[in-house]
Amino acid sequence: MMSEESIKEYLRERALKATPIRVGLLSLLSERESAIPYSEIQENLKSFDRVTLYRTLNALIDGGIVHKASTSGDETYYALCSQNCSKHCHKHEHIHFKCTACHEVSCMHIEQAIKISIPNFQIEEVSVEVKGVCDKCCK
Amino acid sequence: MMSEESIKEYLRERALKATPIRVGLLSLLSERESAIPYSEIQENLKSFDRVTLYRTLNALIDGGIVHKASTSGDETYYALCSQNCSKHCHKHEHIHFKCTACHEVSCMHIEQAIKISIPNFQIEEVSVEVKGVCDKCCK
DNA sequence: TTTATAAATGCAACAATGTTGCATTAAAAT
DNA sequence: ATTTTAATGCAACATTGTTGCATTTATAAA
Ligand SMILES: [Mn+2]
Ligand SMILES: [Mn+2]
Ligand SMILES: [Zn+2]
Ligand SMILES: [Zn+2]
Repeated sequence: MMSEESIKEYLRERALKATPIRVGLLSLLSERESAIPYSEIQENLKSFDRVTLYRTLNALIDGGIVHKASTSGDETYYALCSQNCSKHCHKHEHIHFKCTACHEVSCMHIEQAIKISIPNFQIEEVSVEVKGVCDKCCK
Repeated sequence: MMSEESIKEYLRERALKATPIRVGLLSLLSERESAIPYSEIQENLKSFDRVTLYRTLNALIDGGIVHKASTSGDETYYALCSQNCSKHCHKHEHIHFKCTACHEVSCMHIEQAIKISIPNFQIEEVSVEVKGVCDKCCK
């Protein structure tokens, strides 16, 4: 949950103009615990042109502010990046959990670091997507 | 690399009719080390209707014979399943490596088992996608 | 506060991806 | 050879994503 002013500041710090759709998108993403599917973002920002929304998503992903949180299903989910991401360098030390019951997608920091090494390969990025049932849905 | 006859057998064992497009798809996937992007599959099987190809991919995924190997980029990659997959139960003990140089996507078994546990969550499936530079491209 | 300018927006048009219904065809069981 | 059930091809449609271009707007400079 971020104020409109802090969102604008956040954008300008990253050399991105603080336009209404960008503020609207970040506001939407910040007021939610879990990642948001494209269709829902679209619905929430339907006063803006569809093309502009795509360009906004791409601009904020390029800017290191937003990331895709799940792409394996039929819908793409988006979430806010943490502080340590920057332009063209997303550094996520978390996994994405998708609940098969409530369909929520969450970014989660986990204890055991995921260290993968393959002989003679150079590892740049590891992304882990976990499916299962979340704590709320497990009762 | 599988013979046409063994592919047909393989399909029938899983209660799937051995139709030309299915044999063609499995033949294509089996003659390649790495996973194949949709566009290339489409190109190779362009004598068949596009709709039929989608239905074929879905039928073989449902049947536990084929799986998506990468969905995070702009293209979906497909690969053959190993033996231990079955109808509605894909059990992959491997990761997907995408080379940022040659763009090949490969299924790879790795030493360290990826064991993830989250308190109060029920884990059903873990998929790991790794990006980097493959051994060939590292020289 | 006004002006300048570079970037973002909206719109139209397009391309690619994916789905559904239905009549026809073909695989495999009898 | 006949039957039956499933798969195919085709048309039509829906969703997702992209590009070019004229217009507008956020911000920096005057
Ligand atoms: Mn995340
Ligand atoms: Mn695989
Ligand atoms: Zn849940
Ligand atoms: Zn490579």
